[in-house]
Amino acid sequence: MSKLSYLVQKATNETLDIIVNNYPGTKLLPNDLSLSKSLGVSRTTVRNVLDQLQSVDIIEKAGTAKKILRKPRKTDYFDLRNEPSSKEELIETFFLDLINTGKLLPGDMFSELDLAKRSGCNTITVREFLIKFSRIGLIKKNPRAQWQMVEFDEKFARELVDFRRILEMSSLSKLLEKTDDDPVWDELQQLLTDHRELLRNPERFQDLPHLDRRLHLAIQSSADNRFIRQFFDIVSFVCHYHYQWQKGDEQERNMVAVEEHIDLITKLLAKDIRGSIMSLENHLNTSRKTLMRSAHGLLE
Amino acid sequence: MSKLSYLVQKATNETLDIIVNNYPGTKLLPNDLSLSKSLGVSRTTVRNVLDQLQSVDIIEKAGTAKKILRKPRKTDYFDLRNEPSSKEELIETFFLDLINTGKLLPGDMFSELDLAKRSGCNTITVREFLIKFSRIGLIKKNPRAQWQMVEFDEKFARELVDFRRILEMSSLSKLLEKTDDDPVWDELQQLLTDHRELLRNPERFQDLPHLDRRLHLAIQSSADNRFIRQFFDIVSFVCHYHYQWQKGDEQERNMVAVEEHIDLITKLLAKDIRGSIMSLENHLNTSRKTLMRSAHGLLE
DNA sequence: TGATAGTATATTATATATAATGTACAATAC
DNA sequence: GTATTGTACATTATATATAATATACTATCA
Repeated sequence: MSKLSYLVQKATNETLDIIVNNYPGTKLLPNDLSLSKSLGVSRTTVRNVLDQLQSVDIIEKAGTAKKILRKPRKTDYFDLRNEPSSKEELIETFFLDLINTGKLLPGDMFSELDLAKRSGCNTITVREFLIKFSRIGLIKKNPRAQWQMVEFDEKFARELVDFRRILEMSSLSKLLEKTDDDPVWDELQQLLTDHRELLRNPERFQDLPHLDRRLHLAIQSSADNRFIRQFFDIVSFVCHYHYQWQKGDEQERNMVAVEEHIDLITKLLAKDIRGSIMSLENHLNTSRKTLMRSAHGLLE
Repeated sequence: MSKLSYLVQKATNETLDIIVNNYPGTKLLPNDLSLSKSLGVSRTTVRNVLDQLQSVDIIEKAGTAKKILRKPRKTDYFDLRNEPSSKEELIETFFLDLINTGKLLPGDMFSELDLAKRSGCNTITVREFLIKFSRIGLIKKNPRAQWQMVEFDEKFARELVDFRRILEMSSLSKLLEKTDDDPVWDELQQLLTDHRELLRNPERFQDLPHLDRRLHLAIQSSADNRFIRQFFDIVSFVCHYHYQWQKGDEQERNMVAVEEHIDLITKLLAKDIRGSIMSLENHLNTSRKTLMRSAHGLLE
């Protein structure tokens, strides 16, 4: 039996769920079109799913109707936990792992062919992923030449943090105009709790990047602007890529960051405009220093 | 004879130039490596060029050296004016023409296959171009579905102009800190002259988009920030795409724009901070209105 | 021995083919 | 007549193959 595609397997699992949820309420499956809509795939795929279900005797096509013969068992489901949903996801996971574990450093060259061989994709898939990823600004390429991680120097760090400052300062004022019933205040309150929790359990400091992202996301999403949002994604990705070369004083720096976060959140909740601006300014300065140190760490 | 690639033809032309410039000063061509460096191509390509030149008896390989036999004539050059340098350029030109002439409107769907057929490329080239172009934010796609021009509504226009305002206001203050010997002041002076020229020759109003781009570029490049620069490209592209649906009152609106530009440049040159900010604010408001009208023009 | 040319290999650019999936239309059932 | 299914075709996703180009290695010459 030739293996079914990921999409058909996934849709099959979801159809089994539908059968389970309605069993034994009904003995008939909905028509193709409504299944297609609820599964979010085309009718062709739905029909492949139905063929599959018929082949394992869960349903039976009786003329026009599709009769449910038996209740699905756990073993009827496909195990998709370790299946990449597509070749694109495969190369994405592979490549992001390379850069997040420091195997690709600024200035390094790499080839599409090599990535394809090592990730199990073909060069087309790799190249298309790289083109998409280059939007982030971490990689670049010249025609007929290999790809390269962009050089990381003080100028890069300065421009990145400057840009972040411009966007976040602007979002900050939008945030402080939000009415009291806006969900952002609940999120900030929750963030405050989570940060204090972190202070009491220093062994959980690996959660800090996640909290940092949530805080900056809360600030920037106040602008409700797709362009700002787009750049938030880029900046936060690039920052976290570069933070990985921190020297040995993480513990101390993490402590400082948490305190800066708490200071900023407190002032935001108090709607202290001037205080918030100063606190954010201060926090971004620290961030710039960390990036700089990271840049130097690389050079040594 | 099989046709030579664009790259080899171009490199051949440049090599002919080198021969002309040194003829009859020398009777020998430089070695492969230095030719490779001055042409910016690999040695393989250089050697293809040399084979070509030998086949038309312009040079002769005498052992290790390459003797120049005769002075090149105009007819020795390849005519590359109508040749696309690559398939990628082909699809780029084709696609940008489609959207700049209003054949693809917001909300329209289009397929890779169709573009490939009509542009003379294959689907891979088309798709890779579209992935790259999607960075601009004008097109989007869902997996296994066609591409679509993003919808253009008031929200989009507002977010675009808001974003532009944030970046340009920030750049403005950087600009006003520049010392008197910075080249930006000469460029602004030149822009002032060009705008006044335009006022006297209203028939040349088609130059306005170009002047508009130069002005905003001058402002934004003051920030000397790659991220701002990146977004300048996006914003100016998107604006000009959307301006094409202006209704019949272009003449009047153009006049207003020129006057706003002149006002802004004058205040910049006078280093009038408060005045510059107000003038830019005013100009961006007009820009937003134009975009809005354009959005409505589409809906009618 | 170092610079250069010749040659082999690696890599990107491009084309073509096939499988998977989506969409449109005709056929059929109710 | 409308809704649904069956079927054909269109399109995207992916793989493979070839041409063009870049790079690495080896041989040769001064």
